[in-house]
Amino acid sequence: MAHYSIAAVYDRLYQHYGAQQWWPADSAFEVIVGAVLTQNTAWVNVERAIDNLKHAKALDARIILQTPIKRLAQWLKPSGYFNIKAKRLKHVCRWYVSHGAYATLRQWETGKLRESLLAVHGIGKETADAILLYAFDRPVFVIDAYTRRLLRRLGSIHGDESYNDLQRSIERGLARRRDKSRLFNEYHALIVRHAKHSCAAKPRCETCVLQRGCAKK
DNA sequence: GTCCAGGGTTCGT
DNA sequence: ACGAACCATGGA
Repeated sequence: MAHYSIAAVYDRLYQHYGAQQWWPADSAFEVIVGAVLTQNTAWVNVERAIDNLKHAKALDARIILQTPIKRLAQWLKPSGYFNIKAKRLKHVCRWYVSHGAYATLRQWETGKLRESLLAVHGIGKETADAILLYAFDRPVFVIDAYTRRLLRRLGSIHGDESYNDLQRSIERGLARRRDKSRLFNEYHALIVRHAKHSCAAKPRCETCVLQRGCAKK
């Protein structure tokens, strides 16, 4: 079977789908909120929850911290797991405010920022890396189930690597590219975009973007 | 009715 | 170190 390099897969995806313009948010803080709310949840439902926060003028770390957990959970209801996510949002906001918000955090070194995020209850590696990349513009590759599945089927990776190993492997595969933040930003967004692509024809949808003649978007 | 979505924690083995 | 149950809504 043919093996595609990590870089080649990106080129094909970009060629097929074009720039994805992620993350859909008006501010860095909104990215952070969205990153927590989208955990194992369809984005359309996250948008509803964020709209609730906006309509209540509560898309603000200090306001969320002052909001009773019960009311916060009601606003988050459309995004699912609302009781858990209400607590997680509070934890993230406490972290955000206590460290001086974006103005201070944006000056932190990436490794320190990542460790700090991972110490927040409710933020795992994927969410932390999504925040680093999409809220803080750091060159960190986000590993999710789609990434693993796609690159395994294309023979670009073995597939059973740990999160950190796979991340290093992919970042190494793109080491010669420049503008890493923009590249990783688009790559992850393209993988998510491609996961939604269903192609009835063979070969299967995970590989058809690499074939000529598939015009489906 | 079933499956799954832009995961993480907790608790068994 | 790895697996499974748990969290919960809404669209396909």
